[in-house]
Amino acid sequence: MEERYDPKKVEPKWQKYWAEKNLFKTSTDESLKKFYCLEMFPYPSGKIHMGHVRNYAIGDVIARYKRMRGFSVLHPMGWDSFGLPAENAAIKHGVHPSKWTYENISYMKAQLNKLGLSYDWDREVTTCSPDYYRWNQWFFIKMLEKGLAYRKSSYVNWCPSCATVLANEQVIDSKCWRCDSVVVQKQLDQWFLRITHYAEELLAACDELKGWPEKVVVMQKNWIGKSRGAEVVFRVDGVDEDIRIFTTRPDTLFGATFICLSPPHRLAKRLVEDKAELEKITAHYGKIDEKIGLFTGHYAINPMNGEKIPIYVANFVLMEYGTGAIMSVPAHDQRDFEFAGKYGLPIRTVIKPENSAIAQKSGSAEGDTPEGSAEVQKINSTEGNTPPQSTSAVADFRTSELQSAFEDEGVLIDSGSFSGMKSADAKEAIIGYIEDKGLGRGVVNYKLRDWGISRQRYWGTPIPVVYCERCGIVPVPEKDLPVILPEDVKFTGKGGSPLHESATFLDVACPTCGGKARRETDTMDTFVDSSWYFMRYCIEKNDPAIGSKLTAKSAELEYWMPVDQYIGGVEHAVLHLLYSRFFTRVLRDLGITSCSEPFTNLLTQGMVIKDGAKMSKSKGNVVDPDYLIDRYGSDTSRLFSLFAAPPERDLDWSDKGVEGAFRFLSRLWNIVYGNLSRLKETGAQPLDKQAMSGISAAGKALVRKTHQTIKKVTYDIEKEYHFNTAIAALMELVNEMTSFEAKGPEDDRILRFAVEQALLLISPFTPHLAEELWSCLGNDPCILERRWPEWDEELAREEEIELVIQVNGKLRGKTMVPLGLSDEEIKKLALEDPKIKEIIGAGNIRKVIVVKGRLVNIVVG
RNA sequence: GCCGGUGUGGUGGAACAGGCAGACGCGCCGGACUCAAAAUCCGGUUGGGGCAACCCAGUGAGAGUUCGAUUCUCUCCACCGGCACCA
Repeated sequence: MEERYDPKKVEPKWQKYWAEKNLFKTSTDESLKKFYCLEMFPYPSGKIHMGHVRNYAIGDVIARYKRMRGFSVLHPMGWDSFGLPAENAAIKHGVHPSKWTYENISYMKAQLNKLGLSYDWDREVTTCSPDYYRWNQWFFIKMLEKGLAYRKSSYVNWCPSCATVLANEQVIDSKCWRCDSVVVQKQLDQWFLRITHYAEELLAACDELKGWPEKVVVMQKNWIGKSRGAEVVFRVDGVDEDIRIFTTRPDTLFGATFICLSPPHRLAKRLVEDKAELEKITAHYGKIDEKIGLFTGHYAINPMNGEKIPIYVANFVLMEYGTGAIMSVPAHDQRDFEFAGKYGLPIRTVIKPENSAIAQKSGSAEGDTPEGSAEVQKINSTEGNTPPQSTSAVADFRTSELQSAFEDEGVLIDSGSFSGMKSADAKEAIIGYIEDKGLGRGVVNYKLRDWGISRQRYWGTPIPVVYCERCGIVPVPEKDLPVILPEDVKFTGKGGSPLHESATFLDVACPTCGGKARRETDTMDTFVDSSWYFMRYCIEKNDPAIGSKLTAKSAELEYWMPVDQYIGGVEHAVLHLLYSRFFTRVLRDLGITSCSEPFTNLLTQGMVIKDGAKMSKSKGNVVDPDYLIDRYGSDTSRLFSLFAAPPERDLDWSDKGVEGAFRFLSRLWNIVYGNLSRLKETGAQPLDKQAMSGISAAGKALVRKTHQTIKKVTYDIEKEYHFNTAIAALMELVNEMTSFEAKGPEDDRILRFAVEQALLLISPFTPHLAEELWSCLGNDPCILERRWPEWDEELAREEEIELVIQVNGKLRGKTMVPLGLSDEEIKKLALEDPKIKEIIGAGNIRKVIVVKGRLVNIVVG
């Protein structure tokens, strides 16, 4: 046993061997069932971090496991390589973003290979390569043709520090997701993708995402934010204008006592005389400080009752949601209530609680015991649905001394012919009424807004349009794609895109009239790149027929899509994952794929935590994967990151835990090398049931444990990918092998069987070690091409079980019993147990419950 | 505020689908080996009580359903995450 476990010898050897054998090449055997396993591709920031190691270790186990189960597996990797850090590096260090990016890619690729990840590099995707981004441009032009891409001037989120526009999804707490600067609103001409066209479909299909974490589905639903309501037209008194408002509470229309316009609303400018005052309000637009308003001096007519109500401009009304104008019902909306209080506007109650008495009581019942309020409920329900009307209760709801708005639904009062209706019915009835009279209509609104993709940045996909002095916006013809990002630019960091400096890029002849034109200098949001990269992987990197395969249906895309298992961080719950669902539908409607939903199963892995915080450079609590691999090897690094926690949970880093993982692998290594000559001599013979007769009890036990482990590891991987418990089971088996003393050739055979099964089972987790030990036993290498082991239910079964005896649910005894006793026999055994007899004593046995193979519970009264 | 998640030893985490709570790992304690240490190996390790066989308590708190609850139901508490002027 001279040979010690030294990953530095083992790991490079096998990495080289696999590469030479081209072992990770994607199978083209389309008769096999396919499995597309994908991990979110990294941004090439320089070096991989522990989060990557964890993410890719999870994916690699799945990919290797599925392959051993006989699937044809697609397991690719690539680089999300456009983005701001490259440009910042250019400004700071004077390196061209391209050089910086490709150097990082090459370093990180070597790191991934050192981890022994089973990627097919013939499908590598690099988004900053013209071969890739030309398709961004092609899709964009198709979307332009279909009206799914458009240009409009709008208020946008502007990060002053990054000097660029941000998507709503990139604004977190009014701050830039990248640099934390406070985002301001700025009016700009921008390109948008019409994701709202798919709002309803994206929402409805959320319910089909059975393989996604509930949490992510809920986040997507909330983000899309569907609400039903009505659009109602209010005439402006004395001015030939209409104000369209959106409300989800048409049942409160009679309670509207004023109107609020968003500051950018067209009519705000038209109706307000004092422009300086309007400016003040506009300055506070989009800020969450105080709510301020400005009376326009004009009135609107409530179409329901003809009443004249004042029109205000208010900073809190969003232009982007609904119509940019709201009706205010202070009695039934807390925000309106506060606004009305501040500006002395009337409050009119038009909804009362369905059961005023309850409201009164529960209002005063604060601090009551749960029993107390249950009683109130009970009394009310026995009273039926016509409780005595408390006149004072109604009066309370009408006074102007309300403490807060009553926001619940209820029964309409003071609402003309609709009085007495319940809110739900009244909504329908009022919508019907306004539709009949042409005063408005029922509508559905979404929080989801179109995706602004223009970025005033260099390192991204050029948006393929030109601006012609005569023809206006002209898309670049397909034959002229790709529009190549020029390299001859300067990085000053002085704001504005460096593309403005590139004359060769900027000046162009109009494709339509040949006249003078200027190229679009904005580039695309990098989230465009990642919205379809999973489809690009389906076709080999250098496939010459790529053009026909990405513009129409291809066998490759039809075979591989959708992704069967997607793995990545939860931080993309609404950004990348929603955009990808949108893009997949666009490509479907362009006839490129028949797939609507890109990711069948999604696993969102937890963060890597150390000392109570997420590992990050700024916190100074990072563990460098290079160091870890150098010290313990990749197998140990992979094993620990899979063992310390189930994949979806946060992983608490522990240096000691890593050592534990290394110790475990060393023990397995020592079992093989410590018994190598005998294990080799005995050879790999099948160990079936016939061979089992006449072997030692210890041998039988080890065979049993081996079969049990195969079963457990298989179950744990199949069900929820609980690798931590799978590894624990393997540790148990190794512990049992360690204490197993082989006393003859029969036992050697058994040990060899156990070892080989363990190596097959552990190979997806620690492929180098498995491969090394597998081949040193004299087996052919490439364990990945072996079949996953199967267990024999009969050999896995225990011969005896430990019967637990309970009395009144409390554990009172245990006894070994043979398998397969009848309930009656078990009952008898338990009742005859002297200790149990004593405990029961003179008690009266009321009932005996037998749970097969587990326990018996004696109920004594 | 709304939505979602989590809560188990000293610690990371186990416990099929209501049936022995604490698998496996880490740490700690004891032992072997060693002049000694490290490494390795063996044993122990929820708390309290008892010489002991055993007994009592115990999965954030409180109730409920059940022969039996970490698991199901309700209320509450704490922490984490997401959204947040969306009319």
